Amino acid sequence: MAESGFFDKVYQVASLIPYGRVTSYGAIAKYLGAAGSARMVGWAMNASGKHPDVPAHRVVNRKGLLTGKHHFSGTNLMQQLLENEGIEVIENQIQNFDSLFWDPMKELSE
DNA sequence: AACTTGACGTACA
DNA sequence: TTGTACGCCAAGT
Repeated sequence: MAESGFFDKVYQVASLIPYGRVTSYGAIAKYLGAAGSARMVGWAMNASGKHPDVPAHRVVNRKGLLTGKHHFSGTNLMQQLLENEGIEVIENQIQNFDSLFWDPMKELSE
């Protein structure tokens, strides 16, 4: 892995999120060894506009809530993208989030 | 140069 | 159990 920095790592992991799966900021931060710095992950995602390969819509907070949907174009684009992958989203809340949760530390650490 | 805000999460009261 | 406070680090103002 070519880890250039914390932000780059976030982009790496985020781009590895499988189709129809989601993860949380804290999970990524924790995987990077920066547990507690979940905000940095969110900030990195904010700059994801420079990284088209980073599906930021698959990254939500630990509640499975689409907190950042407002940052996407329009108002429900993020939800539309998730539903397009077969993820059920109601009121910005991912349904069955526990089953759809993709833990990088658990999946990539194998 | 300093203060405030921010796609979060955990700890404490 | 719910609510409030604080910590992380960077960028914007």
